[in-house]
Amino acid sequence: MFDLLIRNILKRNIHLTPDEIKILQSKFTYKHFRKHQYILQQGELSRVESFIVNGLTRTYEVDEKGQEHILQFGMEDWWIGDMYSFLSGKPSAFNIDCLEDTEVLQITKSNLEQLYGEVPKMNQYFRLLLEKALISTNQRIIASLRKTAAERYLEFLEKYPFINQRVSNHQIASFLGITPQSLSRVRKDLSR
Amino acid sequence: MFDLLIRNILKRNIHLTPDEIKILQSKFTYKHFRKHQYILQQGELSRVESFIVNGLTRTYEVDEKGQEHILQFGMEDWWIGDMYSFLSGKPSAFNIDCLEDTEVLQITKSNLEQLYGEVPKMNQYFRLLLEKALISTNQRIIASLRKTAAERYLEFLEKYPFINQRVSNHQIASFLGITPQSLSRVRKDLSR
DNA sequence: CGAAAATTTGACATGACTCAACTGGAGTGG
DNA sequence: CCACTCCAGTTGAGTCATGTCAAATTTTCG
Repeated sequence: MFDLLIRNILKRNIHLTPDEIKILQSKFTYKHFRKHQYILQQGELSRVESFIVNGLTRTYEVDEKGQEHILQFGMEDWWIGDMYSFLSGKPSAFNIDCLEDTEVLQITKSNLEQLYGEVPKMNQYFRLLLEKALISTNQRIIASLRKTAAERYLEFLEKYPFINQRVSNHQIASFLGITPQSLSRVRKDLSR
Repeated sequence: MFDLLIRNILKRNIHLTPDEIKILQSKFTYKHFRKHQYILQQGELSRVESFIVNGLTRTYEVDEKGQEHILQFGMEDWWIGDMYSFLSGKPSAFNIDCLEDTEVLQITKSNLEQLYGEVPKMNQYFRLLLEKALISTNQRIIASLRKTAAERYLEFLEKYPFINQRVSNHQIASFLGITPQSLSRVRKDLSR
């Protein structure tokens, strides 16, 4: 069950001893969510960060008009959570729900802090994860500044071909920041 | 000269011994840039990350149509750089130039790696920095998905009042992803 | 002061949105 | 196995926010 996580750590050239792996394992809780279940709901405190072992999730916000805006999808081998709420202890603005049955390994803030204390290398691991995440969010910001809906859609297809096959166009539109109708028209234009 | 950086580290509850501070200092190079000088140019390799001691910078991209899109401003007590290029060793898509005379402390990739090796706490420091940066970029993505130009402008004013006073509206428009004309109209509407 | 840059304004174009209707599966129950 | 509903996706018509291009005005600064 921890295989995927341990391999994910190893991929970043962080080598854990058997003892460290034992410590690591002791800090996480395994959970299984069914399709449509919520991992986090708007207004709650996000007490855990989750590593997806398999499945598919979406992290989204609902605005005053009831519109959903997807911040990110999450799939196996990815981390998800609302870091703002997790770190600040303030209520989350996001919902995270499961688009498929999803298994996760979750760690609480205090367990994570213990883990940092007992296995300092994990600071490095999360630093590397965060670097990658920050690069990708920065690219998304640049894309939102300069690209049309059609360009952003093509970029999405290129970047997340696997996700495209697993979610509805409705969801993709919400991720791209356009309406499903607009996405439909974009797709029609592109298909020519 | 290192005061600000050391205080920045301390602010995150990372306590360095005098020896560690010495090591830290040995890894950085001080540089002074004049207004309008470039710290990084599109196509170059970004070999350093820079901590701004004082001054003001902008990190921006120029698209095919010659439009500039500002990814971020940087001011004293902030880090700037193109992490993608820095980490991957690939050419940068960004320019970083100085909107005011700017003093920075720069660290190369190999020095940073040495620093991580000699002062492992620095992993934690950069992890904390990255967490904060990621939260803020995520908020910006959500804002770009759901907010109008006027709302994004107000949010900008609230979040960066100090920067607003130091840069032209032209720059702010480019940061918000709108034209200077639109910003001018937004400001006119808001002033009523 | 005078040139260059920044900002504002006007007229018009356009990309994306809204609202509403229609289409075509997928699933359900009789 | 058919009729029915439900939902995602598509299409159409009109609207709105923002963009484009050009010109006028104001500010900045040598």
